[in-house]
Amino acid sequence: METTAAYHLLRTHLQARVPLSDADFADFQQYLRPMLLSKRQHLLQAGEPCTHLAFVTQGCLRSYSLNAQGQEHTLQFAPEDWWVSDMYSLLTQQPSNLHIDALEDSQVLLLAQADMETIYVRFPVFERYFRLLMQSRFVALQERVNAALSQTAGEKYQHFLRQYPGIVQRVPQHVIASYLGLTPESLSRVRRQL
Amino acid sequence: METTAAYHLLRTHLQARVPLSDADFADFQQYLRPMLLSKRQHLLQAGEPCTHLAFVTQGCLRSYSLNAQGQEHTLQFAPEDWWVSDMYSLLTQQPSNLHIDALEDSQVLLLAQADMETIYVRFPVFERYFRLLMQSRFVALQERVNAALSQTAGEKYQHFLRQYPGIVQRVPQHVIASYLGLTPESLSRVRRQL
DNA sequence: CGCGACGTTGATTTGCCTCAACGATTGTGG
DNA sequence: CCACAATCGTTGAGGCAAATCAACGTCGCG
Repeated sequence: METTAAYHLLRTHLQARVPLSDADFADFQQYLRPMLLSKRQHLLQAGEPCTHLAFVTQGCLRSYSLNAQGQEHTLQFAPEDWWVSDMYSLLTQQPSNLHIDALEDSQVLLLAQADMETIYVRFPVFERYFRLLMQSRFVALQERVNAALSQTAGEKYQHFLRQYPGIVQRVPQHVIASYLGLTPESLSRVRRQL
Repeated sequence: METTAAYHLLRTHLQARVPLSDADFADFQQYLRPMLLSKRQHLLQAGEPCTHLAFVTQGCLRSYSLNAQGQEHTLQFAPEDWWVSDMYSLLTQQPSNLHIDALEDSQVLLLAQADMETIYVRFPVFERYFRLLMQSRFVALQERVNAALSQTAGEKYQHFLRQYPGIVQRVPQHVIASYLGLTPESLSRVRRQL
């Protein structure tokens, strides 16, 4: 995907949610830096501070934690039209606890945290856009917590299929297991019974 | 607590986070409605649409879901200086899936969702305030998801003690169990081993 | 072709749940 | 002010869902 199409995708995304003139977007565009990622390439490693927000324009990324036993726990999938970053590290400037890498060859547009204050002042509509984004992310995460507390392995998987149709087609099954908090073996057994 | 002190608490809370003149707050104040809640009194019942945000000025509330088997799953504790509501219902105008009630005799300041648009326009700094609020809530929830995926019962409890010191003193143990996704019996056994 | 990544299946273990009983504390109405 | 009920936390016995450990077949890629 050439860069023009990537910018276009973000512009369309934003204009569907907040009022933003083409002129303002053209102006905003200078803060974006396109980047290509190969499958398995990392955008962020745990230990590094997270300095950018990434808007995915092609492919699919994920964020995950890695505990002392080497177990992965996937926190978020980010296909096209999604933002991904480590908000904790981004906001606190502390070293990140998360990894972010590409599940497929991907393209992202990077927005530096260092520019965010300027952007909020220059384009106040971004303040609103990110409020709306964080609100909907909050609702989705709360729903996920509720699912984790109240559902069995099978229910969690079916809930996942309904909530993120399409993801199951493109993501390895053991990664979905790590998102649901199951072992790959358990997920395999759960699927057999459906 | 008389109403003046309640308004003062919210003003201090806001002014610690965003620039807001006393004059603007005095103006903003007209949108607030104080409300007293007795222990166990509900602010919201599942099935009703959620129409207000509540800022707790005294006491402690919680939000929780109730599944078909009658099991409670606590999603949030809201002691003084916290907001509580069902964001999903508030934003979508759909019937709520959550209950909100008071764990102690409490006082809240209510902000109607119907007024929020006006407030964002009249006091743009609220757009920023709620963006910051939602960001930090998002970070906390993601941390909670990570804990739910990767920790054992005992680790979750110790993590809870560290993250919310003070809550354990004021909330019944079986309610904490429902927050952690444990049965009261399991939490009791976990505690014995510490 | 050969190797690594991936998914499946089986045998066994285990962490937490369920069910049941009980004592302590709180609070409520007569 | 007391008697009784409800709430709350604890403990024990037994069960179960998912994890662990191990082996194996397939696919895709270098």
